[in-house]
Amino acid sequence: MSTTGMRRRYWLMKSEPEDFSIDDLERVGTEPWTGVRNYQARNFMRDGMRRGDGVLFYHSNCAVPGIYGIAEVASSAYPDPTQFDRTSKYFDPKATREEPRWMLVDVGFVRSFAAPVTLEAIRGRAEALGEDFALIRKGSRLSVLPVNAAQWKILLAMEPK
DNA sequence: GCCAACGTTGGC
DNA sequence: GCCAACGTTGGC
Repeated sequence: MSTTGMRRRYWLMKSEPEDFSIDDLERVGTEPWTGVRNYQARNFMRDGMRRGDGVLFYHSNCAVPGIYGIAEVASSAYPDPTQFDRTSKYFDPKATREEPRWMLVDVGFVRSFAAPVTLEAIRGRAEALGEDFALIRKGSRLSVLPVNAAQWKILLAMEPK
């Protein structure tokens, strides 16, 4: 075991700003990332994320899609409570408390950008970001995806000053 | 609002 | 296990 601790990992998490924006996160401070119903995205949260990991907060399905700020993983993974809630749109009749299907982490606000790193700008750096950057991979719709250290550095350097 | 791309469901 | 039908995502 390293005495310097485990290296942080980095992620990108999408949210529709009409549903939950970076400003909403700033207001509440920490938010359980409910509603992920894709197995690959779930697996990243359940198996990959650790408290303190960096998160790029991405706004999707809006006028200017892009990265609007930074957040961090604020808990380890635990069952998404909405899967058990009959009144929730995320209710899953096949999930049980003994065998939950959907896991989430809490996400904490770090800071918002003065202006977004737009999807358009990100596409412009596609070559530097590389083939394994799932955000701009053709057909990829993952709402939670890994970002490597080099990509994290590139994307943060793109923040408009 | 359109629609391409993708994931899931369920009949067979 | 195949695959058609359906639902969802998300850019435009």
